[in-house]
Amino acid sequence: MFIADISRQVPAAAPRRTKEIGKAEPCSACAIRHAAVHNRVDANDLSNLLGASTEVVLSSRQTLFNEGDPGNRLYSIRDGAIMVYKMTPDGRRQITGFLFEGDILGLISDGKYVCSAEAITKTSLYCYQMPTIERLVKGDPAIERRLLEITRHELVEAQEQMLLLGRKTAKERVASFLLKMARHARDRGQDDLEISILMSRDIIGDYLGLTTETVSRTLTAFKQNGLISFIDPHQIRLSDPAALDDIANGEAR
Amino acid sequence: MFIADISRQVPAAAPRRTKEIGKAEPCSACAIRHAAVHNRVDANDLSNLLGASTEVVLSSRQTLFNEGDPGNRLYSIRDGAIMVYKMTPDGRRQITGFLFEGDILGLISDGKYVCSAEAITKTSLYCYQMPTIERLVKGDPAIERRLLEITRHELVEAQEQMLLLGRKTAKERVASFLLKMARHARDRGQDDLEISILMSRDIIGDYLGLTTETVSRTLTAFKQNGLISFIDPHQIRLSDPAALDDIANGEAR
DNA sequence: CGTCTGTTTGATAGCGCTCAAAGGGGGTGG
DNA sequence: CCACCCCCTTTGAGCGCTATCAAACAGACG
Repeated sequence: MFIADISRQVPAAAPRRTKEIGKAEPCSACAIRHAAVHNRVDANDLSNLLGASTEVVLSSRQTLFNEGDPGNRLYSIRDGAIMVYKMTPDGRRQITGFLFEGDILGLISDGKYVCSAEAITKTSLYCYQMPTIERLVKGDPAIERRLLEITRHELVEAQEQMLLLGRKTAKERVASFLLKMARHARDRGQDDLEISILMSRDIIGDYLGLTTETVSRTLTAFKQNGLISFIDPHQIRLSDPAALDDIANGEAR
Repeated sequence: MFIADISRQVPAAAPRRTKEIGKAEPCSACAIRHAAVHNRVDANDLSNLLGASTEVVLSSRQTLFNEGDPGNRLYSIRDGAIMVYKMTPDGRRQITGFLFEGDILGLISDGKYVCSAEAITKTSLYCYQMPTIERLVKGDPAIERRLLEITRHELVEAQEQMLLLGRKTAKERVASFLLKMARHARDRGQDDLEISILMSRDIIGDYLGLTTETVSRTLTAFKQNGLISFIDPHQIRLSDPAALDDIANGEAR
């Protein structure tokens, strides 16, 4: 969920044009995400600014790149959903963000991808080689400005997530997540009271710093309190968004 | 710890030239931090790029601005240390970053500061008005590039902190913190085995998502295991940095 | 010398994790 | 078309880490 280090010239890694990338595709980068609101209408949209690119298609659960892989590509999502994450050596995972249509990924530091990226659903992406990006940036200052906007937005979200991970209870985290998903749906012109959750419980858990079981139990508790109801495990109706908002901000009790 | 939204024109708030700002100075912004390594030698340092400014001095524990305050200023630290944080309505605090000499602060979103900022020690800062920044940016693309670099670096750090807050144990968090402080000292050409910790235990706790007591207990445990020793509560000698590193990354057990 | 703030230490409790197993839905093969 | 399997979700039981509550300790300052 971040921006490539365009000011660093990275030795070009073997350029590949695979349409389907293998499971542990050894190339890494993190993610730059567009402000979702902007994706739809912004004429400054990066995919417009950047122009031509090759295309990559990932099936669900396929890895785009891993943390630490040499990174020299930037991707923007044409369709689908990606998660970016970091792991401890013993396998604990922290998902640092979800990326959707129009979002950009490829956060690089010291020539390496900062996070791993994996498809949540079947996803197609535009792929940009770093030298190309640099050339384009030199020719059009609007691109750099846009990258700064995106990166700043990412950072704002990260600050909020740090508050959640460091200080919120399980109930507060799950309520915050539901509301974030609702906002995301609304920003895309979809229903924000009956939302579809693409990710599994354990992905939600790894995003919120909780376990699968705690996520599930918390959702059940919300259901029993009449705050939400399930159409199915991945279709949730927010019956009382105001109450959820109070919980999310620790104003319930 | 972030960058001002320079692409948004914010209505200029009453400009003040106080040399000493009052406790709850109603103006807000977050923080842009320089990569510490760069601060010393980088000719592209923002304080050089930005040129003239007014100066502000804060005594220890004074607030520079609060989250949500209308923000139209950027600060760079001339000397001292600042912490930036977010709070829940009921008073739980999450510190999202520490800023030192050469670092920049003033992360603004929607015209408001994203975090609160408070001095840890007596601190003097350079203050830049937003319209000035925008004018300068238009005249020199290097500034925008530098801002992007700084913001990207902030985001990389935030990702790492999310892993810590979401998935690491208390021991791992404290060990990570000690090593980060050691790196910070080394980057500034200071001793990295006998480090001075400016912040109190409860500030460390609020940075690591722990309580004062847990921080204290964990440090005591490290001392008893021969990993560290105290000159005094704020001067710590790292006797076994390699072991600390293993602990920080969950490779101990 | 007393007060105040910050640190350490102690005792206890609770939230969320771990381990375990039982549902439930969709896909595949017989 | 049904049966089986697999994966995901839910539910249950018990424990451990860290928070909470409380008090002693230590250094700084007036």
